[in-house]
Amino acid sequence: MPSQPLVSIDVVPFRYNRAGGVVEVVLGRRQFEPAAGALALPGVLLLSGERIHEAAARALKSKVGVPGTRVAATGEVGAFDTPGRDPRGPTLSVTRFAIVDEHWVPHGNAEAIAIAHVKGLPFDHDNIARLAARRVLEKLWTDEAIAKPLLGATFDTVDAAIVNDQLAAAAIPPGAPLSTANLARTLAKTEWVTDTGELGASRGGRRPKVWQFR
Amino acid sequence: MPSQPLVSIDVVPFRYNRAGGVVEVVLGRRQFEPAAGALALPGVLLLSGERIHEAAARALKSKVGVPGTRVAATGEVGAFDTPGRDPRGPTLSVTRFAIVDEHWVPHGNAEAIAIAHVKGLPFDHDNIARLAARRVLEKLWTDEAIAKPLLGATFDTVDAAIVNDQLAAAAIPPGAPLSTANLARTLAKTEWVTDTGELGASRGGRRPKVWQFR
DNA sequence: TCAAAAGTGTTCGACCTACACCCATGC
DNA sequence: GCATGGGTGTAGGTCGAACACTTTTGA
Repeated sequence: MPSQPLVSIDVVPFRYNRAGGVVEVVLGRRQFEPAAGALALPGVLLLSGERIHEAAARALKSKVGVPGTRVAATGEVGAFDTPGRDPRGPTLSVTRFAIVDEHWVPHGNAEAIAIAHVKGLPFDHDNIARLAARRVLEKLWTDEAIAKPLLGATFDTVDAAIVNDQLAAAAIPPGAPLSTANLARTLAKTEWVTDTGELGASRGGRRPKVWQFR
Repeated sequence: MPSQPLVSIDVVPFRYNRAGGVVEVVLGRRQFEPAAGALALPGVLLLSGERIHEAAARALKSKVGVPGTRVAATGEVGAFDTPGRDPRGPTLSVTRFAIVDEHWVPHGNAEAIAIAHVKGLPFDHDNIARLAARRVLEKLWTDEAIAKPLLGATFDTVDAAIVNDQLAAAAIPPGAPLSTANLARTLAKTEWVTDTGELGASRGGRRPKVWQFR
């Protein structure tokens, strides 16, 4: 049996902070070296016989205290093998993104950082987070399973613009922001989104439409 | 140190057989159990300190005899952890696609099988090959580094249609075939492809235009 | 000269973008 | 009422699919 590199499953947990109007990434303060005390993406070493999604759930629970009931869709980001990414030796990181329920609140070692402020993370987590933002953005308007848990059961037009534009700004390569002028039209044409007929809270002007899934 | 699953790097090597007019996948006849004697995708166990692309090159050389000089672009397909995918125990497969020079000819344990006939492979290699076809198709008309080695330095309009349509038919989910009526127009507008002014071999009718890269 | 294969002309409609203007809200 | 911010109307422009027709070839 040849010597193999360690395999870690890392997770990029996204969350929409509706009150703050920001898309956040949930980070955990590391307990041990390397990079003890620093904020980093939650990750664990993959166990023999464990599925990737199981390891991802374990990382979320043990590193940032997010229970499985608060995690909706996850998806693939990629495999990272940058040399020197971990000072402990050669490691392979298989990364997934996750959407965390907006009602979950950070506690303990966990902090939710606005995606625009995510930088200076240890290892190659900065790059991983930016690529993950791209993956989520790619699926946002094509996959109900991503959009629904991120935006919540109901959301107004401005929420949709915020989520799209902040992901686009963080993604690598950058995506395009949405013009709010046409966003209501786009949503009206989306199969799995319907207009509730209600209006959301005003942000200083006219109240935006409220939409719901299916 | 916890027990970790084995990590294999598998490669889906694509090749355009110009004479036969088919897109092929290069498979290797397995020497050892499990599935000894069966054709399978080339793959090796990842070594500690080895980069993914290095392991992919090693798989191509050792399993199907494709030297590094005959391999152009490679790209990411995904990570597969289906339980029971390998009877030896839990394994994680990190898969890449590769484009093999059309002038390389299979020998020894290697066989090139038309992509439409790829089925019944051991492990979950059928699915992996179909997803790889999708990844190549996604990049075919946007990434010169994929299109050039696959089609060769020069190619005629029909070659382009064959490559696109056979990848699309094999991909999962299926892609759309190109209408040859508009293909010459599309190629003429592609930045990195130019019309040589020459004509290719007739296939029973008018001779198609010949294109070259850059 | 005929059928088959490839290329060209042209049209149609979908869609995206942008701009202008209208509506609702808080102050 | 007035500044602010969201929604709607509408006009252009681009793009791609589709169809008919022409050109080139082998038989």
